[in-house]
Amino acid sequence: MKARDTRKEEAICHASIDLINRKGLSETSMSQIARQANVSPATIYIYFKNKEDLLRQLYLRVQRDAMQNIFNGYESFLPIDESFKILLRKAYQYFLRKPEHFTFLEQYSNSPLLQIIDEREQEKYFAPLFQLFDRGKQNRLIKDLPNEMLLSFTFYPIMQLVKYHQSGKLRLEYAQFESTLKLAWNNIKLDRAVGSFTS
Amino acid sequence: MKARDTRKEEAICHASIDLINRKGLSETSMSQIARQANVSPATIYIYFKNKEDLLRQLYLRVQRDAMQNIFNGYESFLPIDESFKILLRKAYQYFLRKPEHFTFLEQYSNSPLLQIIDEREQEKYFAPLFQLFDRGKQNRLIKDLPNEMLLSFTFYPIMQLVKYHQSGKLRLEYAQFESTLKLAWNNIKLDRAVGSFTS
Amino acid sequence: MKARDTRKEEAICHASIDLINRKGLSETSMSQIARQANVSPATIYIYFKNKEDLLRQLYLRVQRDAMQNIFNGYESFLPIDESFKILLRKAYQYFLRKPEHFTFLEQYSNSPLLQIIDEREQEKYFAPLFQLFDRGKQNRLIKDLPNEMLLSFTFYPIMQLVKYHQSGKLRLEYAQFESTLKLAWNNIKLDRAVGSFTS
Amino acid sequence: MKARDTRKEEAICHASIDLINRKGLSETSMSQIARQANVSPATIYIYFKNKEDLLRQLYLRVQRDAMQNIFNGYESFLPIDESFKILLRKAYQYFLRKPEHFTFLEQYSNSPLLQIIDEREQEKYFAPLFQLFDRGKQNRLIKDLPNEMLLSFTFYPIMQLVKYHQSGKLRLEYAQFESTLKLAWNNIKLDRAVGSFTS
DNA sequence: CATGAATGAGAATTCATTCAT
DNA sequence: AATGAATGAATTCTCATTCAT
Repeated sequence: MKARDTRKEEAICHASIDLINRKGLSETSMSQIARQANVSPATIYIYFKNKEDLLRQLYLRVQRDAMQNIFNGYESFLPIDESFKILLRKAYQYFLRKPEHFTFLEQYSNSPLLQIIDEREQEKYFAPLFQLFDRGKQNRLIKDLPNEMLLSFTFYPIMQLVKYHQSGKLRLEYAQFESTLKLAWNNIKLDRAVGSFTS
Repeated sequence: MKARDTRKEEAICHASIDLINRKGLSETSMSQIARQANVSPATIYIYFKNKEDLLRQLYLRVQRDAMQNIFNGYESFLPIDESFKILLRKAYQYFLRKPEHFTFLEQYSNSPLLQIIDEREQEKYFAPLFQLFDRGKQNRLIKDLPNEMLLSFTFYPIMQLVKYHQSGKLRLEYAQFESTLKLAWNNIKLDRAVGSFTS
Repeated sequence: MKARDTRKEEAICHASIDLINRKGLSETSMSQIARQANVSPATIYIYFKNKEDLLRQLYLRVQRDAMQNIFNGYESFLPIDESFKILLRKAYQYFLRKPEHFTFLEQYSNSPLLQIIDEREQEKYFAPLFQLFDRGKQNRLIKDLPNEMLLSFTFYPIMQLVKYHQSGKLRLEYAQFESTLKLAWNNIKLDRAVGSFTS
Repeated sequence: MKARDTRKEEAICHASIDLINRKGLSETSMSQIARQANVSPATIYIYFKNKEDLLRQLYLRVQRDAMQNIFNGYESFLPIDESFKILLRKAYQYFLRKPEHFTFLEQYSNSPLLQIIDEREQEKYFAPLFQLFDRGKQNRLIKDLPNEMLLSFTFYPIMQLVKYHQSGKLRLEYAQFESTLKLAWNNIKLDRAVGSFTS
C-alpha cells in the first residue's frame, strides 16, 4: 500500500491558488495546475473529485485558515470596543500577511461560481463578528442597526483598504491604521442619545 | 468592425450582459451570446474585434451609462455636504434601478480579466467624487485623508448595501437610507478640532 | 450563408460504420471517425448532437435502408408462401450485398448500448413480416404460434447463414438457398391436421 | 500472475460478468470491476495479465461451464433423435438457469473483440453437437446438410428463444418447449426419400 | 500477496474565430 | 452586412496499467 502524499496535495492547492490569483477562476485549467504542481493531471483527481470540488475545497480551506488566524485567541470577555478593534486589526494584518489568500477570496466574492459553495459555510465566516455586534447592541454600546449595515461600515471598508494596499495605491502606517480603526468604531458605537434608523 | 444596425449591436450587448450576470464572464461563450441575441456568431465579429474587445466595450459602455446617470445634473456650486449626499444617493438609486449593471460591474471588480481595461479609464469613474473630496479638504469641511480612505468609508459601504439589497438580505426604507447617508457623511466631515491621521 | 455539405455528412456516416465494424462500437472514437472522414472532430458535432446521437442516427439510417430494400415492391396480394419467400430472399440478398450494414446491425443486436434506441423504432423493423405471419395464421396457412417463435425458426436462421457466409464458413449456391427457403417455410406452414403448441 | 486466493479470483470474475452484462464490454473499467469485487485495481493484475487476458479468461470459463453443464452425462449410445433433444433441452435449460452466462456470451458473439479469442477454442464449443450431426448423417437419420446449416435451424433458433425469454417477450411452458424441440428435429431429420441440397 | 497512489495517453466535447456564400 | 459551416486548439476527465510500500 502506498500512502497519500501530503506534499502533492499541498502542491496542487498552492499551484491552484497562485494560478487562480494570476489568471482567474475559469481561466485556470486543470492541466495548468498539474503542470505547475509537477503532477499528472490525473493525480489531481485522486485528491479532488473534479474541478468544482477542487474549487470548493480550496475556498473552504482558505476561509478556514483565515478564520483560525483572525479569531484564534480572541477572548469574548474583553470590552466590546477592544474586541471589535482586535478582530478588525487581526483581519487586516492577516490579509496583509497572506495577500494570496485575500486575492483568492475576493475572486469568489462576486463570481456566479460561488453558488457552488453552501451558503451556510459562508455565514460561519462572520459568525463571531455578528455575535460581537449582537452583544454590543444588547449592552447599548453599538447602534441598533442590522448586522449587515454594521459590517458594511466597518469590515468592508477595511477590506477595501487591504485592496488598496495590495495595488499599492494606499499603504497605511501603523498609526494611520489605528486611526482608521477608531473611525470604524465611531461609526457604529452608540452615543448617549441616538442610535437606530428611527433616530 | 464598424457598426451599422444599432438594433443588432444593442441586442448583442444586452444578451452579453444578461448571460455574463447569470453565468459569469468566462462561462459565457460567443455562441451563447449569438444565440440569445438572435444573431450568427460571425455577426458579433462585425461589431467587435474579438471577445476581449467585446468585454472591454461592454465595460466601458456600462461604466459610461453609470457615470452619466450619477453625475448628470450634478452642480458643483452646491454645498459640499449636499453634493456628497446627492452623488451617493444617485449612485445608490442608479444601481437599484439597474441591478444588471451593478452585477455586471461587480463581476469585473475582482477579476484578473479587468486588466484588459486601461486603468486610466477606470479612474475617470471616480473623478467627480475625488474632485468633491479635494474641494472639501481645501475648504476644511472634509477630513484630510487620502481619497481612497474617504471612498472606502463612504462609497464602498453603500455599494455593499446595494449588494445586500440585491441578495434580499437587507432592503432599506427611504428614511433608513437617508440615515445611512448621514452616517457616511459624519464619517468624513471635519469636526472643528480633529481630522487627519496625525490627530 | 454557407449550406451544409451533404458530402461531409455522408463521409462521417461512412467512416463511422466502417470503423465500428472493424473495431467495435465503443472502441471507435470521435477523433478516429473525424480522421477517417477527413473532417475536424468539431465538424461531427455540427451534424450530430453527440456520440450517442451519432450512433442512434446511424442505426436508424441503416435500418431504414434495410427496410426500404427488403420491403420495397413487396405486394401483399401475393400468396402467403410466395410473399414469405420473397421477403426472406430479399433480406438475405440485401445483407449479402451490403455486408457492412449487416455487421453494423449485428453489433447493436446484443449490446447494452442498444437501449439508447427507442424500442418502438425496432418493432417497425419486423412489422411487415409480423403482418404476414398474422395473415397466414388467420388463413390457416401458417401454424398458430407466437410471431417470435415463427421468427426464430425462419428469419433468424437465415441471418445466421448470412453470418456464416460473411465469415466464409458456408457459402450457399442459389439452389441451396432456395432449398433453405423451402425448409424455412415447411417449418411454419400449417399441415392439414396439426399446428399449435397444443397439438 | 499466478493465482492464490480463489475467493478473490472468483470475486473478480463474478463482478466482471455482472458489470459487463449490465454496461457492456468496453464500458466496464478495471476500476469498476475492482470496486465491485472489493479488491484493488492492482490485484486484478495479479490474477490476469491485462484487461484483454481477463476478458479472454472470462469467456473461456463461461464457455467451459456451459459445455460441462450441457454435455455432462450425455451418452452417445442413445438414439440420435433422443441425444439431439437431450442436448438442446439441456442447453435451453442451462441458459435459462444461468441467464448471466447467456447474456455474457451473447455480448461477445457479434463483437469484433471476440477476435481476441482463439478461433479453435470456439469450435470446441460445438464439437459434440457436430459429432452428433455427423453420426446422424452417416446413419441416414439426419439430412446431408452442412453442420452450419443444421445449427442454424436447430441450435440458434432455440438460443433466440432464450433471448425472448430473458426479455420477457415469450416464455414457453414445458410442453411448448417440447413441441419446439420436435419442430427443430423435424427440421433436420431425414425423410425416407429426400435430404440433401441436391434433392 | 495485496494495495492505494500515480500517471501518460486518450476520450468526448466546446470554444473563439474564420471561411465561403 | 450577415450568416451557418468549419475548424484546430484546448478543456475536463477517465482509463489501463505500473509503482512503491
